[in-house]
Amino acid sequence: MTSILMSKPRKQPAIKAQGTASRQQRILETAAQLICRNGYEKTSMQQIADACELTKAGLYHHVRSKEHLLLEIMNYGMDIFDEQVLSQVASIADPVRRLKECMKRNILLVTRGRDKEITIILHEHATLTGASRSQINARKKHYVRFLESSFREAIRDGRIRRVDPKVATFSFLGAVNWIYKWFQPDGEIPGERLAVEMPDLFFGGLEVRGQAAGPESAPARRSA
Amino acid sequence: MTSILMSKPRKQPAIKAQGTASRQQRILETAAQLICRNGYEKTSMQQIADACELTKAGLYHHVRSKEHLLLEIMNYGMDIFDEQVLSQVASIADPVRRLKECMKRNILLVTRGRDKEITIILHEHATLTGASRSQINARKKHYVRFLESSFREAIRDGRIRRVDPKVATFSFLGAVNWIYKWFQPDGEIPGERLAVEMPDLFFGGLEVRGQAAGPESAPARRSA
Amino acid sequence: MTSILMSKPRKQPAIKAQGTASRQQRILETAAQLICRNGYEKTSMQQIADACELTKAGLYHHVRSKEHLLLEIMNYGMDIFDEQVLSQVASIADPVRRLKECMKRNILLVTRGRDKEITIILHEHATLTGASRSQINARKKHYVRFLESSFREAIRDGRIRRVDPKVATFSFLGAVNWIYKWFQPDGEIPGERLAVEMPDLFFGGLEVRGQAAGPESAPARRSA
Amino acid sequence: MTSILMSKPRKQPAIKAQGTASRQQRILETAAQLICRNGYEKTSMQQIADACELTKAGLYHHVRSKEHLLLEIMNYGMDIFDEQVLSQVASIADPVRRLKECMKRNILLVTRGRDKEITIILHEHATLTGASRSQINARKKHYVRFLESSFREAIRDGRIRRVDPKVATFSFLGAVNWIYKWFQPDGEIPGERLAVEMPDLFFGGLEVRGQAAGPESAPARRSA
DNA sequence: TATGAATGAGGGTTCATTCAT
DNA sequence: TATGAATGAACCCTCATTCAT
Repeated sequence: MTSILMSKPRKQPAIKAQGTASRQQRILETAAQLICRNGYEKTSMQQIADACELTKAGLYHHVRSKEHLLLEIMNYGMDIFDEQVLSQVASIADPVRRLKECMKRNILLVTRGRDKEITIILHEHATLTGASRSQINARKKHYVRFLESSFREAIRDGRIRRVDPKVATFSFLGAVNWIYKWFQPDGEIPGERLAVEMPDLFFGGLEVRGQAAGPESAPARRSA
Repeated sequence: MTSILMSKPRKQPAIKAQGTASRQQRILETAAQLICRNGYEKTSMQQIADACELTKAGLYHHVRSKEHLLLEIMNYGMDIFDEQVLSQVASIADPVRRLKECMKRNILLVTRGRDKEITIILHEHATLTGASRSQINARKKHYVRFLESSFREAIRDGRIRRVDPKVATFSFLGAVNWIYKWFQPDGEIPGERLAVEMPDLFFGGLEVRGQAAGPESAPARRSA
Repeated sequence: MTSILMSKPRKQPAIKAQGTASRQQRILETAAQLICRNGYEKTSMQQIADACELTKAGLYHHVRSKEHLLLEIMNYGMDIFDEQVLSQVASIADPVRRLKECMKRNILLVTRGRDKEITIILHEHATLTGASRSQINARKKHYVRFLESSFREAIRDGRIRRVDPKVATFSFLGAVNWIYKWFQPDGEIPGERLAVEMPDLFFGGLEVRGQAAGPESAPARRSA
Repeated sequence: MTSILMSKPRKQPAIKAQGTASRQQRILETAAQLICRNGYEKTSMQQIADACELTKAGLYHHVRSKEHLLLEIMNYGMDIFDEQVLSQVASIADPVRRLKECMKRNILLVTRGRDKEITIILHEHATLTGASRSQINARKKHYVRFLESSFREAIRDGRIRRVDPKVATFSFLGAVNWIYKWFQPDGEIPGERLAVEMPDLFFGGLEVRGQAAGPESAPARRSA
């Protein structure tokens, strides 16, 4: 099961300390910041260059093209994700605990608000084209398959109801990935609380146990 | 409770029959199609004009500006949403049935794939600025409050567990609104099935009832 | 034989009167002037726009792209050439007279110095790429085939020595097309004299000895 | 008469053996290859540096500037030309034999296809500016004067008709120098054949009728 | 209503060249 | 010699928008 994971362990596993970060990395992070705030199309290479304290031509010394910069940002974000989420939970034997922990870490990553690359991956899902897009999609699909097979495993073990693993996976992803659209760091709900309550809600369900629900909740009874 | 709803019933409540549609409406829908496919920034007024079989200058007789066009598209989408989802379920007395039916209709609206305006509202959530943005945000917030108060009602009635209504609302919205990013009309999961299984999964929960889950499922036991 | 010619008679057959010329035409000619003087690569769209008393964006209202502008210039030049050279001599029955007249007209066209498009066709022979290049090459090849078949005809009729028609064609073309590289309007040799002496020189040696040629071969007799 | 020639015998008279070539020479030849293929303006210093397996900055240790590099290439090409054409025929006493041999060698040089510098001299005739241009033009003019005085000599001796020596010179040059625009190494006409037939064609008609020419004018007799 | 023409601003990108190391 | 980094200038091109007709 672990063999599914981490197909592409990448160069420098996401150490973002300002001091030790390479020039490349600092450019990536600066660009990510801007693109995250304004969107890819609305962020100009001029703005990125300015933020990096470089001229436009100087920026091009480090970056092949704007699109390739986005690709690098996304790959960088994927590295961070793989390191902080996937590789941390892959070895958990119990599939339910694995999924819950995965959701929790995913939420924390998104709500912590550093690592804008993650947000960019989520929002600019249709911005890349061609080979770059395929590359990122492959890495995303990797995560989807990890979740799906974990759900399948949990079902097989009788740990969760017999739901469609795909529907479960995309519900999971939707709840988690949508967060960047509404979450506010200083808002009512702190990220840490969300990281506890959302998995609880998602896996525990909403309806009260034992009690007969309306006729539309028939499927739930199946597993009773 | 219904009083919350439909604060702004708008001009022509979303009848999209080709023949009867006004010029305005046809432009809106054509533009929505393009913007949905290529994104707001990557869609030029030229492309929109071409698709409408107008010259660029001709288009400007019907549209105040590109940004205002987006605003109109979003308001139009909101009208459709209000009409096909909110107003259809607002009168359901049972809050759980109301929420389930709401989710179902929302999913059907997104997966049916007509009404690209809906997708645009979801994706371009940060494209508008200033007053236009506020206006749309108000209508979105309207939906959020509707869900939240329904969840609260359900909890008060003891119909669902005592979860945070906000967390429930955003989990609901995430699962549903994320669909446009992965759903394929000809894919494995038809929209109709998704509209049944996702609410079941969301409200019924995943974990098997009655059975002692691992220590990490403590919250679930709370409500047992 | 005439059927070989003028495969593509084009829209407005090269009337260049300043007053009646369309906007398109004036832009073409202005651009041709600049490109002829400075070369295609060294001429910027800005310069062309300035010379047309337009902004760069205004210029792009009339022109698809810089490369397409070059294509149009070349096609325009080809139109002029077809009209002023090919179509004027195609009907001459005697192949030698036909070729001599053709060379004469070609020389006059090049030395007259108006119609910079001709020079551009000659110099920028490898600037266009892809389909545009093929298109122009086809029109050039048309001329080559016309010459070659005329030479072949002259040989068959015993009017000139049995030389390789291809070598004759390219010698002809070289002598004539090279002119733009050295000719100076105010130089020692006026264009009109060149248009007389070069054909004489070129054909004087090709015609069969001793035998009375037509009246157009008068210069050859001088040395008999 | 030989005194006209070879005013500037240059450093290493064009030995291009890969092994013995100096660094300078190899850079010149590599750059020439690229410029010949893509044109001066379309060839970047980056491309040249890459082809030389140097960095851009490294290249600048060997080359003063891009324009000066072109100047060096052209001078190098002129050296080759002087060595392989001019200096080989300058001592031929008979002016007609001298000119024919000159044309033959010139054609062979162009068609052999090595020595791209020659092609560059021909094509980029207007690329250099200022002093560099004057320098190359002087060397070109040297060749022109050599041809012109040879023609004059031939006329004075009664070896050819009384044509304008300038017109003869430029016809000669046109026929020969145009070759690079159409010649294909694997085409219908091999370079060796061209080197025989073109002089025959060109001179065959210039020589005085009836009178016995030298043995090299054999082809002309064929048609007598 | 409609349009051809025009534009200011800015887009991403490339270039020959320099210089501290 | 060599190089990585940097730059000013210029490149072609696109955009949303306006306006006389």
